[in-house]
Amino acid sequence: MSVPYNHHEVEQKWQKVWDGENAFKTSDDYSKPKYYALVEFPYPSGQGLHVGHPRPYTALDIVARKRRMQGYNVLYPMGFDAFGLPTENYAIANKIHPRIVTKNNVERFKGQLHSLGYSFDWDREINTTDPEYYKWTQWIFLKLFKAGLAYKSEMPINWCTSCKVGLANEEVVNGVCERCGSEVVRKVKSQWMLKITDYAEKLIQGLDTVDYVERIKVSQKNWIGKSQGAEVDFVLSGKEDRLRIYTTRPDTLFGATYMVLSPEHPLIDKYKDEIGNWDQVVAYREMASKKSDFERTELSKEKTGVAVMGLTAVNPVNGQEIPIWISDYVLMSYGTGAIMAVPAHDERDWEFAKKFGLPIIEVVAGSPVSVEEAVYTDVASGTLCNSDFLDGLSVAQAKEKIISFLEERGIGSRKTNYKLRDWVFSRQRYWGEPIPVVFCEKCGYVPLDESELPLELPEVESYMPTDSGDSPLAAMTDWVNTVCPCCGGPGKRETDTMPQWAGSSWYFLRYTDPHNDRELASKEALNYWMPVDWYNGGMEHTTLHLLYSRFWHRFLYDQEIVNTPEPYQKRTSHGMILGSNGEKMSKSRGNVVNPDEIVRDYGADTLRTYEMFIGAFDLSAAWSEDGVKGCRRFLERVWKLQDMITEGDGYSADLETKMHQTIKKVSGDFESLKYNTAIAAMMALINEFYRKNAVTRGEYKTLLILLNPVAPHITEELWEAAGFEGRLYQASWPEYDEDKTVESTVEIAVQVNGKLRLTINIARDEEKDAVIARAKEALGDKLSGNIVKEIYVPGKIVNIVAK
RNA sequence: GCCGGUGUGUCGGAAUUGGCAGACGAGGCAGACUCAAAAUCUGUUGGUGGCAACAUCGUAUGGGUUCAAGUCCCAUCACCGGCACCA
Repeated sequence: MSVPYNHHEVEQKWQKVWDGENAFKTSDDYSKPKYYALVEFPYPSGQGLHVGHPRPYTALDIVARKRRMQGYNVLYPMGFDAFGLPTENYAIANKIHPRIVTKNNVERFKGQLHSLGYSFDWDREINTTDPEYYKWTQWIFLKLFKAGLAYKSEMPINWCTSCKVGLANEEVVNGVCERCGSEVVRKVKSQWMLKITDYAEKLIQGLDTVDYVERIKVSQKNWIGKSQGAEVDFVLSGKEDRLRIYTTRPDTLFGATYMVLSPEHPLIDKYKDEIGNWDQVVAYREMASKKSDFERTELSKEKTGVAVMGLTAVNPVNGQEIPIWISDYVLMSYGTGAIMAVPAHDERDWEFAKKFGLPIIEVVAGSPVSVEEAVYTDVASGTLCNSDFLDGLSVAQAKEKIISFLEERGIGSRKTNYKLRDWVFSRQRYWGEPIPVVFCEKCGYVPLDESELPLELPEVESYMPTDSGDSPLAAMTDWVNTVCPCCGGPGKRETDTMPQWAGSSWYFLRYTDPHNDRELASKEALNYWMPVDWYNGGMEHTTLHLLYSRFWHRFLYDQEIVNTPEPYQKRTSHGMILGSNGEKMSKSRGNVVNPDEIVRDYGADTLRTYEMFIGAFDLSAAWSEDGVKGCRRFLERVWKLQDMITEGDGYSADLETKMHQTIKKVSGDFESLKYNTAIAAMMALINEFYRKNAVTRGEYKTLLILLNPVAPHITEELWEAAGFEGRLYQASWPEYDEDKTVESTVEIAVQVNGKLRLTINIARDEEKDAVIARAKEALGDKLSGNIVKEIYVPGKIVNIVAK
């Protein structure tokens, strides 16, 4: 009899062996085929590892281990995205330097990750707060700056009137400061911006070349938000100025019955003296400026606005004079900050028109509802009416015709717009990468020379932002005052730091050559390893992080620093692990599960197996302690198989098909995020061994290899105990024979009029006529009436239709 | 409000993408082992009717397409996630 399964001993033993043997060190042998598997590196929070972390890490650990067994040179690295707000706030509250806080948290995370037996190559660990790392983050910023993609702009920030600090959106709760509950207002500050909008088209087109889960592509595209339409100039009655608007529906121009400007629109200031109700306009503006974007959204139900008295516009196609309104549902940041309102065919315009009693003219007939109820009409359908020379045309035809009409007269043109906005790159914070720029009265903003990098964060007394809203660095006059790299005169360093997104926008490049002190990574390493073959991360990062890192990578490609336009060949997402009550795990809900306790009580292999078995990988799943026990029981049953081993390096005759089927199933499922059904297949296989109370050495060996990526410690131990050659992690992935995965006889269902009546066994390759004849015979008097149709789906089903 | 996702036994979830709904696991029930319990092993387990063979209903709801629908189409409801009223 075998000794009982002691997960503690087994796991400690093998983790030591793997460390000692450098088992998972990535080779620099560039002649081998490569595989680069990547998971999002964690933010080392003070709470330590969450049970949500092991889900994606285990999934790609499975892929990495399988690839190694298939002969690939595998890069499966790990690091820490350690700059950020929570660490800084913790440091402020506890008067500890954020560097120390980070160091402690990283150590804890590493210990926890190690206890789970991941095959990361720790020699390649990176940390975004390491000056040797952020040197290159700063270096990329300088490249962007020199390429004209970094610029300064006035942008509003959230400003707490009581704490006198700028706040992240996350710190503003219901319009008030999360910490002190005081009012938060928008305060304009000069901020560094990155021109991601220059890359909008490239970022859309790049999606056609990669293998991302469809909904991820959709969210990237929706975020960039390309739309095609036209810009049209409306003349202001009796004025020289023209009011330019953007519309995706130029075909509905005849239905424009009023205009709406964003409250901040500059034309309003220009005609200040002629506006009859200026006080009202100012009051409305003030109200709108207090609203955050989120509030504007929340208040979406009730439209607000003010008519601008004394200004009217002329519809260029029919000469009609129409009123001008201002409303905060029109944003200055999109299009031209002004719209023509077509209430008959736009839901928002319709609501607005109804509320303020503005005229509604239907210009696309065939809307399913009356004018009273009219809403936006589908672009592809409908015929124009009430539109003079457009009458009778389809929407698509009308669009073309009106654009030509406008272009001929010089009053409008075709225009493509993007929702995407430039990236606000400044933070008034301490714990981030310093922006390597000096301001000089004479030369303006001057980049540091590359040789000056890294520009390290100086030691400061206090991490609190200053009263003026500047970063804590602004108080460090010794550091701030420097010389201009351009003219040698007096200069001041930029005191804002970079956002947390910066370090994570290129980290996957650094893993390919993490200790290089001359380049961000060598050409050879980048050419060999990039692109990342498979990148998995959370759904919450499928817009911003994914887009930002694709933008930087595409820029570096244009700079000929990397050799592929897209960084990630394949991108998948995992679902969240919820508490046992089905709600998000959080301290306040009291439903947090600590992975350390699961490792202690059941073992890392059980935790890994459970997290893979819990449900469909891309959907969220609720934690269940009973489920953990079930997986532990499965591993116990695997352990006890060692007492049933019989001689024979091959597969026993009655299980040969099952073995080949299982190899095929597990191999395929590991590639397609179906870890739960792969494990189910292995459970079913061992149930067969139990039924017979026997397993041949050959069957046992195959099972251990298949299970190894999921539960690496226990399988390695059993491999050694059974006396198989070498280490299991060095074994070869088993092959299957397609011919042997199919049974020679199959059971098929026999239906009459689509209802199951019975099943029969047939030879797999039996002809249709023969199968149907046997089905009829078996049915006997269950079959009555005239046979109308006979259907045979090979190997599946017979359906006889009778009347 | 908009966008995306999900809805299947008592529970977590399967279903080769239109072909025997409920694999695998959990829980329940029964049996074996035990003085007993736990652990372990074996069997059983969607509802209704029937001693049974079997029949019948059943994948959020209501329609539809099809020889055949959890899967496709239309409408509706509920829940989860994201959001920048994007003209």
